[in-house]
Amino acid sequence: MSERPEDKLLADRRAHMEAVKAKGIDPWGGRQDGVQSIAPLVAAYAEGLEVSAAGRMTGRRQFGKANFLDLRDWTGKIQLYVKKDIVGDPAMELFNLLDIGDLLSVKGKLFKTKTGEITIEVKEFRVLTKSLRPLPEKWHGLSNVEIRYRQRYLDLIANPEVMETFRKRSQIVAEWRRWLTERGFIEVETPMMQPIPGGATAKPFVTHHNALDMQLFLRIAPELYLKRLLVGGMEKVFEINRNFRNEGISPRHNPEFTMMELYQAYSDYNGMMELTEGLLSHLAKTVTGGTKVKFDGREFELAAPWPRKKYLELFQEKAGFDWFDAEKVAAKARELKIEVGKRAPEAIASDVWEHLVEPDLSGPVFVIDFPVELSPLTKRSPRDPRTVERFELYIANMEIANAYTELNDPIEQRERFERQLKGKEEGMETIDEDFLVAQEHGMPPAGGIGIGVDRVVMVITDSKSIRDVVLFPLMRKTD
RNA sequence: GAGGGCGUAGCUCAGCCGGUAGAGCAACAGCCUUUUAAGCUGUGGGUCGUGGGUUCGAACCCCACCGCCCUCACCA
Repeated sequence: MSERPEDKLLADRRAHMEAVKAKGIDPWGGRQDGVQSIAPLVAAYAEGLEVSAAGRMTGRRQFGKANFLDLRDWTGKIQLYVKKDIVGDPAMELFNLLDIGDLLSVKGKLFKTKTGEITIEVKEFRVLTKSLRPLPEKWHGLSNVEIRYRQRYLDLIANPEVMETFRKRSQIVAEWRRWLTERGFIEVETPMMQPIPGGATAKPFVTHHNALDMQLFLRIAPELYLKRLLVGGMEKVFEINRNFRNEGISPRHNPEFTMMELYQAYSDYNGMMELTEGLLSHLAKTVTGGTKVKFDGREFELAAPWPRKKYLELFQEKAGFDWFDAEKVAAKARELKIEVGKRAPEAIASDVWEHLVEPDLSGPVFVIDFPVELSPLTKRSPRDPRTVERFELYIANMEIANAYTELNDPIEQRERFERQLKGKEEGMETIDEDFLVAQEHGMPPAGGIGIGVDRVVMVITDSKSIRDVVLFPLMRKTD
């Protein structure tokens, strides 16, 4: 990244650019009509077919009077054959000013070389953009992860599978929207900047609005706003958008990440399970052609239905005692070197659960019926009042989704908020009164779900790090 | 936030027990009209992440800092 004009590699390229200019040619081109995409062009091969293509020159094999180039666009690669006899002397002079990395357009006819490679015999070409910096090397490519993330454009040029992953991401999200819209859901956008951050328990980013002199938080979840829409009569509603959490970074966590939240009036968490199975297996099929996905060397079958396992039973099986048995839980926590201190018993028990149970949740599996203490926005289960109608979906040991039968009783909702507030530092959390007022107007019984879009993309594209499915993951600033 | 690993040419990497910097590709000059990691001959290219220290001498040993990766913690 260092700017060193004396660098010979850069100086040579600048000299080539100046020489192009001196010929009266704009080194940064302009509109070029009639350009065909390379992959279909190769697929439709016919001897002598007149074609036109444009792309980046990624390789060159020179023979003085006959030259072979590799031209790449985002669909594929084709070889160019540039012969002095055909293009003529002036064009050949210009050709010799080209550098690897330049963008050009060409016209010519297709033929096969004696080794059978489909090639364009170039009749004329045009410089579309001179490149002033060298590209990563052709054979080993670019593997330095820091450069890959900081200069993603180089990653996209050098590593075709990276381009492929982000094309798939686009395909997944587009199909996701289509699938829901087809089923009567409407997509909305709710505030990213919120006066009271709610809907999850995470540390928010803080910001400030000057004109209103108001403290604002980047949202940690859209939940409370989407539920207001449920009150307003939007019976099937979803949002795909960014959430921001001011917490640690890991292969599964980026401070800004994409979440889909969805609410369906008159449904419940069972409805959400069916919807999730249908949606995710459909997305896998769309992108990979089947419902089996490979991730990190393992294979996962996403065809419905997926097993349902009760949270408390999973714990009992693994631990050999009850989740609510605070003493045994605390003892086990110490054994597992989990912090006990003065923390709430349910927080400790939840940590112990994660240590004992989570490693076995290769999935896909719905973990259902969570203890009420862990779920302030969820309706209590009529079968077991210690638990709520909530599930988390695990695939490849990753938490992919979190869903509930939504609590729509405003009186109990207020109590849950107040109970949650105790034990938090003063001033850190405020009750969202507006939301409670909305709920007092009558929120329909509903099922709701949040699905981590980045993680779904990870699973479907076999990407081990969230940084491989986020184009520009957060990095420390350099210098 | 804690622990571990890494940082050498544009890129990918060597560099042993401390003796003063190497390769391939890329670049430049030359030869070459069907190559495909083209080939052959020749040339240039380094703040060894940054700053200190130890030493006659440091890419190498020590300390601090910067950045990246992994594990853990917080979380989705």
